[in-house]
Parts: sequence; C-alpha cells; structure tokens
Amino acid sequence: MRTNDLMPGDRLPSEAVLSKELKVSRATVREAFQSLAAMRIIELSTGKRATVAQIDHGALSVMIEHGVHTDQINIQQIYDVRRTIETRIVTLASIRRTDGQATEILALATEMQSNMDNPARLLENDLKFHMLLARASGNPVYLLIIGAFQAITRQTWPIGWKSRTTQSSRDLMVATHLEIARAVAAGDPQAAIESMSLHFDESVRALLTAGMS
Amino acid sequence: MRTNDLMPGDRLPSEAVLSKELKVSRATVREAFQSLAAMRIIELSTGKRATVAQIDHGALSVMIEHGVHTDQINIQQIYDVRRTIETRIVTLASIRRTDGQATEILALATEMQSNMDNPARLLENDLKFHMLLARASGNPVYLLIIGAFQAITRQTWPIGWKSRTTQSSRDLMVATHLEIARAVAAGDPQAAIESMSLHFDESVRALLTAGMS
DNA sequence: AAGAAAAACCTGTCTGACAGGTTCAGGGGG
DNA sequence: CCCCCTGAACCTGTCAGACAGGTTTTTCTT
Repeated sequence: MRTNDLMPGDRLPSEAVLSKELKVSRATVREAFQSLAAMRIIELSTGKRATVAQIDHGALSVMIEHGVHTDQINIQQIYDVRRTIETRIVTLASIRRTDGQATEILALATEMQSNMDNPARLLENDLKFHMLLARASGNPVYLLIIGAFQAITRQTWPIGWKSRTTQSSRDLMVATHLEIARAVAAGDPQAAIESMSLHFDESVRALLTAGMS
Repeated sequence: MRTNDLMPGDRLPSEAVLSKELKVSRATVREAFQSLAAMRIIELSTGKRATVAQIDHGALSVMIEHGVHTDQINIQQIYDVRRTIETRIVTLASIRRTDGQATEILALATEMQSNMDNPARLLENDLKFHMLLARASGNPVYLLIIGAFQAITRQTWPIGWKSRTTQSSRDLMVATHLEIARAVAAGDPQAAIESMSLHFDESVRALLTAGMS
C-alpha cells in the first residue's frame, strides 16, 4: 500500500495474485488480510477485492473493551482521559466548528431534553453529542479516541443515569449539554471548557455514587 | 474470553478444539485468531496455545501510521493531541510518580545531555522519556496513546532535529527535558506543565521551520 | 526423586475444491 | 447511438486433509 501510495478506497490486488506474487498460499494471504482488516487498515467484503480503509475507531474500541474486561484499565482512568481530551475538543470546536456543525450540535442538545424519559435514546444522543463535538474539533485523532470509548460508555452510562435519582440532577445533566452546545455555537471556548468541566465533575460524581471504583 | 473471565496470560482452547466446538474449519478459527492477534487481544506463537494478551500500543501504532500515510491525519494534529495529553500526563506524574520512577526519569534526561552528538540515540532517549512519564502517570490509556505515536515520531523527529541548526536551540531542547524531569521529580505539577508547554512550543516551531505542513 | 526419552498436542503452511457474490465486456433492444 | 441485460471471468468465504516443525505432558529409567 505504501510503495504504491494507495489511498482510501483504492483496491488491493486479489488474494490469488498476491499469493502467486509472494509465493505463499492463499490461506496465508488471507490471514494477513484478516489481520489488516482487524486494524481497519483494509476493508473486506465477499466477492469484492480488498480496499484501503478510512481510519475508524472500531478496532481501538475492541482493544479498550478488552483492557477494561481484563482489569488493565478502569473506568476512572477512561474518564480522566475523556475529560482531558474533551476539554481540548470543545476549545477547538468553539474556534473551528462550521455553522452547520453548530446547528447540528445545538439540535442534538435540544433533542436530549425531549428524551428525558427514554434512557436508551438519551444514551445514544449523549454518545452522538460527544462525537459531533470531536468531529467539529477538526482533528480526526480526537474523533478516533472518543469513538473508541463509546463501547465502554454504553455499558457504564446506564449506571450513572440510575444513580441520578432526583429529577433535578437529571435535568442538570441534560442542561449541561445544552450549555456546552451553546458555548461552542457562540464560539466561546472559555465557557465551553467550563461547562465541559462541570459535565465531567457531575458525571464522575454520579459514577462514584453508584460505587464505580 | 469474557464468559470464562480469562485474564492476561491465560491460555485459550486450541484451534482444533475451537474448530470442533464451533463447527467451523480450522482455517476459519485461524483467521479469527489472527484478527484478535492483530489487535493484540491474544498472543500467538508456534507450538504454544494462544494466550490472552496485555494491552499494547502496537496495533494502534500501525493504525496511526496508516492514517498519516493516507493523508487522513497530519503531523500537527498528532502534536496537538500529544500536547494535550502530555500536559495532563506530567500533572499526574508529578503527583503520582514513585521515587523509582523519578530517579529513572531524571537519569534519562541526564543521559540525553551526553548524547547531544548522537541523534539516533537521542531520538530513542526522547521517545523513552515520554513513555516513562506516561507510565508514571499511572494511567495505562495515556501510555497506550503516547506509545502509539512513537512510530510516527521516529519518522518526523529527525526532521525537527535537523531544523534546529544552532547549538543553542539544540541545547534548549535537551535542557527542557531536564526541566520537565526536575519538576516531576520535585512533585511540582505547575512547573512541569510549563516546561512541557515550552517543549511543545519549541518542537512545533522546529517542525514548522522545516516546512512540515 | 530427578532427569531423560517418548508420546501427544499444537501451530504454521500448503493444496485443491466448491459455493456464492461482483465485475465488466459485449450483444440486443429501443 | 445509447442503455440495459446477460453471461463469462473473477473474487472471496469456507472446508477437508496433509505434513513439517515447535511445545507440553506423560512415562520410563536411573
């Protein structure tokens, strides 16, 4: 791929061709392809030739999940990373977001308020909200990292939500998202950082309340 | 692995057993194993059974390299992420480093000064320095991310070094590392953050000078 | 009981085969 | 002349069986 300067979408040689060229069996080529596909470096689909892939958080997501399930990473550590990164993300997003992105982010924050009684949907809104911010930062590496945390967040989010027992604490959580959205839309990095910090203070507290060590 | 709560080091069933159990051919099991191995979720080696792996930056490293080579990520974006993360790392490291880690970090910063005329060795020192800090932060996710950038840094570092044409700029670069080390060893987060910021200002400037878009 | 030899087990790789899905050139119809 | 259709060529997914090494466990010997 590198020697031929292949770009995302370009097609790789077929398994048979590579197998002959490299003088190994097709089975071996397939194992190599499978490895690259696991890292989302190439994309496979039956009948079609392999293509160069876009970067994608899928693989990192699985790695992080594995780390958590094997007690090599804990939830607080993930939250520390998220807080660090998302603080930077809203700074960049406040400066760089397009008007379209601002609208999208505001719309989502508003939608969250109408999903207060639907945790499943609210979770998805929340995840998407942070992804939109990451995208608006203009830095694909942040998007990659935030995306990678989604799988774990899906598992821990309900715990945090349940631990917010009062209506006001739930209102606050959603209101904070709206605050962040407004700050980013207004292009006010300082306000965005503050709201994001608040959001994380509150989220971490909720998880601690639920006994998340 | 999850249903059986396997931990790093534990052995997985053999290919033959899995193949029979899941009623697929050994070739298919192998492709699956190969995928997991690519993400460093399991570890393979000939003759031995597969074992559950420790998290490791190898796979992420390859993904990042792929992103850069296909123009999906650029060097500045990586530096922005590094700056963000490493600022947090030195904060944590200042608070949490063990005495052993402090000694190690200081020793490495000192060693760098004696390698001023050996770019290859200096590069390795530099990489290791940042890895030690990440480890001292006590958060494996930071270690993972910083580790993942190493492959790319190996390629760009020499460019930055060459663009530091004066002796004083080279001295400054090494001196800054020592400053960071001292601050971390002294347990002074504020000083550590400042030195790290300086380090990145200076590094990014060096790369820009070299025309790194 | 310790150590060496043998058996059992495992992975890495190859060959050949067949069931589908995909591409693309070329022919037929509008 | 253009468009659509179709069939051949190509490609991936999966399987069975085979064999060369490396590793682990068992068994036997001293």
